[in-house]
Amino acid sequence: MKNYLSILSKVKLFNNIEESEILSLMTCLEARINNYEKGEFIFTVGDKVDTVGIILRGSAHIIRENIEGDRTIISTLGVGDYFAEAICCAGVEESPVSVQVSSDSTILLLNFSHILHTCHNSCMFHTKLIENMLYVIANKNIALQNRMEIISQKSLRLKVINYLQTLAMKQGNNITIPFNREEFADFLCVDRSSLSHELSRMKEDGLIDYHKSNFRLL
Amino acid sequence: MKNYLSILSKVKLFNNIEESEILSLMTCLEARINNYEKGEFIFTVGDKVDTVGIILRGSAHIIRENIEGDRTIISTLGVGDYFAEAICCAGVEESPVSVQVSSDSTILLLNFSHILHTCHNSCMFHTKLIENMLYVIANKNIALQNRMEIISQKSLRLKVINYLQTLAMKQGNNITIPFNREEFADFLCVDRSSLSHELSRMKEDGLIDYHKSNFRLL
DNA sequence: AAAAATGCGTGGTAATTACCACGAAAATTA
DNA sequence: TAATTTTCGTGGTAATTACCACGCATTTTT
Repeated sequence: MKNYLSILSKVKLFNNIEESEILSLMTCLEARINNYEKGEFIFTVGDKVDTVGIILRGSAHIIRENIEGDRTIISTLGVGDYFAEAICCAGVEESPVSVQVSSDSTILLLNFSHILHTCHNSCMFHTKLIENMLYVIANKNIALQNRMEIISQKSLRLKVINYLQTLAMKQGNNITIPFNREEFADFLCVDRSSLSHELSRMKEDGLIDYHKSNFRLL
Repeated sequence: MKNYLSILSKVKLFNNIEESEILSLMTCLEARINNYEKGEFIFTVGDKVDTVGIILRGSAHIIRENIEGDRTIISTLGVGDYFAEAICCAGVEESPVSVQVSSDSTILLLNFSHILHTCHNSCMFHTKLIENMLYVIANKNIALQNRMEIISQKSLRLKVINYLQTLAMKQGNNITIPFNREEFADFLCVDRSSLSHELSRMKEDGLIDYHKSNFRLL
């Protein structure tokens, strides 16, 4: 466990919690460290999930599957990322997603439902941890709502403008998007070449200017 | 305050908290009750928000506005609904939305950031309240992700199928959607008549059968 | 019961987008 | 530095969707 402290201390979930305190928290959280080989599933759709997972080594995909069994990757996780925190805190009975490691990985599993629903010796760390969790999930919430707002626009052009405008509020007129084209298209839920088409049309129409990932609203 | 206890006791945020306890909580939360006339804003984009609002009487809209000042209604709230809880818990400095009452309203405002960041006499209620908040936001999170998954499908047909399939998992083969056509279209972020068109095409193609809000996957 | 409002399907058309294929430029690797 | 891979724009076409207009059926109001 100690080997991974440097990772854990950077995780927002443990914000304002000393490294020594993190170690003692691990007991309350019934921490387990599991190794998985590339392709293994940590849990699958329908499982009851009551642990939060943190990636200590390797990487993983969050995956959805429909009735016919088609799988789509919802997101990709790396070292320091965590998963299942919302599932866990929402107390959902059946996970709507699976998590599969995409390379040999080491995963820290923390029994969060325990700390929420039973263990009430409430040391200072517990309180802090729950508050951190609230902070993390609330922020995810805001991010999800912002993205939803953008995706729900009815045309590609509006999606792009909407997104650039929200960035412009923070970055000013010279905007750098944190995506390459393909990632940008994925974020907007559109086809990459459709996005490229639309971007050049928007440039032609004098709405925007751009070069690679740098944009300017005109 | 007492007049509204019957409303508050049904609010998920106060789950497992006795009515008498709710009253004493109000002190910690620096509860204020404000009246607004139809059309008034409770707060606007850019405001620093550190209170959670609960509607005791009337109704409100959550509104976004872009740089040009165009406004769109994101959601509609009624008695017992609350707002700004994620903004508050996420500690965002500038609210991305405005809240405007759509009829004469009475709003309960609770200083949640205070209970999170300063007030640490941590009575049992505090802990319970924070846990409830975590539960509420986590569930909202899951709902947002589920909806995102559906909206991000690249064709209307896939959106419909995806949505019906998730409902089918819970309701079995005879599905009742909680929307009329217009609401359904809004939920999927598509045009109402486009949805109607696609639905009849899907019926024609033998994919689904439906009548009003009752659907069946074939 | 009549009148008004709402909900919903449908036709038709223009606009938008997905999809495929390709090549040039840039970045990465050997 | 050459070879390979990745990134991205573009043309073209088919499919999808938005948009407008209208009418019928149902519900609500008066």
